[in-house]
Amino acid sequence: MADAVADPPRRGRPRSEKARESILHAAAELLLTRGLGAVSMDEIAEHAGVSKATIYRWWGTKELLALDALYYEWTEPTVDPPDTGSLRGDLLALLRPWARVVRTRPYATVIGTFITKAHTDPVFATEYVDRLVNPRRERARTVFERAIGRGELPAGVNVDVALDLLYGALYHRLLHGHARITDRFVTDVVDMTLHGAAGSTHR
Amino acid sequence: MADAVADPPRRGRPRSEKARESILHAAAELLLTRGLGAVSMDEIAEHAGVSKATIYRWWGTKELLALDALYYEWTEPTVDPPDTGSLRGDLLALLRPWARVVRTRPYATVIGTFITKAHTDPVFATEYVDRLVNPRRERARTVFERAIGRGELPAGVNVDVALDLLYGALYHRLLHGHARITDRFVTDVVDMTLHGAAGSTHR
Amino acid sequence: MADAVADPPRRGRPRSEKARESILHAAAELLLTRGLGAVSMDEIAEHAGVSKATIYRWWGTKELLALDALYYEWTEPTVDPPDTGSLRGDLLALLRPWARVVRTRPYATVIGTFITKAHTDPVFATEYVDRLVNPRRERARTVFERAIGRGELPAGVNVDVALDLLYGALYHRLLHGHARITDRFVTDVVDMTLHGAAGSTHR
Amino acid sequence: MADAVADPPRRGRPRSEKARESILHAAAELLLTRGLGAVSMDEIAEHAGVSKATIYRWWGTKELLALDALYYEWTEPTVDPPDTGSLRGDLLALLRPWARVVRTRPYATVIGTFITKAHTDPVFATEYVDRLVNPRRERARTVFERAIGRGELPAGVNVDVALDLLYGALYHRLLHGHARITDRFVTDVVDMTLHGAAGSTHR
DNA sequence: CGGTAATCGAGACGGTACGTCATGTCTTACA
DNA sequence: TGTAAGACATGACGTACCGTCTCGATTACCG
Repeated sequence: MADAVADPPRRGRPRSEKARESILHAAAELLLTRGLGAVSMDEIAEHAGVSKATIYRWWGTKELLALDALYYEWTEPTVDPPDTGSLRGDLLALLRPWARVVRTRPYATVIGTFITKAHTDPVFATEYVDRLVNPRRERARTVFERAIGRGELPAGVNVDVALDLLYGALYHRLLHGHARITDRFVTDVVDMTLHGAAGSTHR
Repeated sequence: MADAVADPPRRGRPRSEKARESILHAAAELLLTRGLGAVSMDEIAEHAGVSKATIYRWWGTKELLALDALYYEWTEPTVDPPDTGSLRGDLLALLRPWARVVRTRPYATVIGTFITKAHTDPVFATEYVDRLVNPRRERARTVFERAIGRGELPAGVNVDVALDLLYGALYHRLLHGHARITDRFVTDVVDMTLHGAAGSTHR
Repeated sequence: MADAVADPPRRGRPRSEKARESILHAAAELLLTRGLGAVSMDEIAEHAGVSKATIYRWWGTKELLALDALYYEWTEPTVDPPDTGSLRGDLLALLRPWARVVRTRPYATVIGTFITKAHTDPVFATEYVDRLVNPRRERARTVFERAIGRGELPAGVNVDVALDLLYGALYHRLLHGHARITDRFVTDVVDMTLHGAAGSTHR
Repeated sequence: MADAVADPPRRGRPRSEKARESILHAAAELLLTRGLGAVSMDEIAEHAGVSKATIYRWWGTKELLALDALYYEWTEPTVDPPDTGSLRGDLLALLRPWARVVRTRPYATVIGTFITKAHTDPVFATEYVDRLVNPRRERARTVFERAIGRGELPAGVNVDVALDLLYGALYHRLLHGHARITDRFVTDVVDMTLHGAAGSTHR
């Protein structure tokens, strides 16, 4: 990786780390309060105490800035998918913290904008998937593969569909907001995904 | 129904049905081609051969017009959820046409905008859920209740979670676009939702 | 005059005299309060308790309506130019009532619009001159010709220039509003026009 | 003068002088061709090769822009009121160039709009009087005071009324357009103002 | 007395300009 | 070279007004 190599000393004034942080912080704050569409770049610049040109020097569009801002804001406490000994335990350990973070702030508004943007701008789509979508999905995939290794699941199980069921159900409530994403709901989703509707009765 | 009562004769020039239809048609056409954000009201007005003021007289915002346009465009051929004799058959009969329609045109772009708007405007949220979300969800719920009546599922089954699994998975692929919504995928989602990951092996 | 001939009995519903009067009254009232540009036809129609179509049936444009409205509002008490025995007396008898009327209400705002409109619309220009400008100018001309007959002025006097001096000075203050049109000012204008600046000292 | 002091270096991108000039030029050109009411801001912007927002940044309303445009367009060659030795000569030297300029282009249309606007907007009224009306009036006043100093006129002469007679007559023909403002007319107006109708016979 | 014809109130409509706002670029001077 | 300040082009926004139109209801006369 280029980053690992010792950087050649840059010419001219170095980038202001203070500016970078205050931009990301101001952007995240405003975005999660009023949504991407209701916040202007001038406003973000003013809140960050920064010139608009400085923002555009480092982020090409408003959406890319928003993506970066959300990436640094939306950090879950867990680092590695913990090995609890069972697939069910691993999934709950993975998804419950996600649900808790998602409950604290209105992420859905911004994510809707991301989805829209991703469907009309391939560059943004790549960036969005690489930073916000795939990492979480891959950690869940690891958990499934570990379970297969344990013999909890047959090798032929369709992991992709299982992942879409799990994250699909969670995102569905997040985006459409027709019901809250309680810890109980996370448990129900995991159980029904693992054992099916027929095998998991209510209450 | 109040509508069945003879309408009192309207005063003034009646609303132009021709204008209404050409507006909705032009809006749907442009929306599904380029997405809500890339289409201007001036453009819709011009394509519809109509004044912009006429549009704003009947639809308060661009989003409400888009919702109405999509509502009339996105009509599935099926009228009643067909009774195929089994829950699995009923669900496939319901979801496969949905998947086919969704594949024909880029609905995802517009739905992303709807979700964003719904999270910042309660009036729009109600309208969106009432017209595009709930009707389909309720038809699927009917199918589940029929299965309980048949004894295919125990009475205590958590239908809400099952619905979120089914539609969640489909919407997930629709919105994030990480994989295509093939008929095979619909089958897999139905099977895994009914019998669980453990009970449904790949291939 | 065609109007003097006995009208052939009209077919259909006759024109509503009540509507005509309330339109002119409402128009005059609003015009003199806020000026032509700040009053809309919808507003006039509403104030008059009348449909907008009814207005446009009888007056082609907003300006023509305004002209008519002002014509009926701006009626001076005097009918014929009185013969006071001297040119000075006749002119004062003519111009002082004009000045008094003009002081009561803000005619200038509307007249400015008339002038602008007249310079871009020949039809309106004719109408404006025939109804609001020429009648007053011709009455003053009569007074001058009477004075020539009396021998007060030589026959070769340039009446047109004299009229422009008199009405020009009055309209100048009316339109530019840099000073009030007092009775004293009217007297000064008449005296200086008759005897010149050199022959009329201040105070 | 404050302007003579060295300006503190301005922050940010400096105002484009080129844009300012092309705006004023385009506005003057269009205004004098078709009148204020028939020219749109979009059109001015397009002709000037400039954004509409740039215009609104520097001029609050269309009328203020028009006033500025006319101010720079309507510049008379004479700088100081020339001293010809007699009041009559001075006035002719002052008014004949004015008449010539006024004949070349249709100023009347725009001035009518200014008058209307001035009667409903005090801020504009001040601006209008300060820039287009008073300067010319004050130069004529200087001429009159010089004549009093020479002993051509008695000290008690009412200069204000004389100015209203002179400019009133000229503006009257300009605005109402009932006759042309020939050089001969200017002479007649000056002579009748100085010596009165009785003292100046036609031809 | 019933038909014919013009008027009226109500209000929808096409067209056009308005003045505002936001994005992203550019141009200065300063650090 | 990076940054603050802020002017700029572009283009959509939603509003307002003008003058036209299309209805049903009204009010005269004419046969």
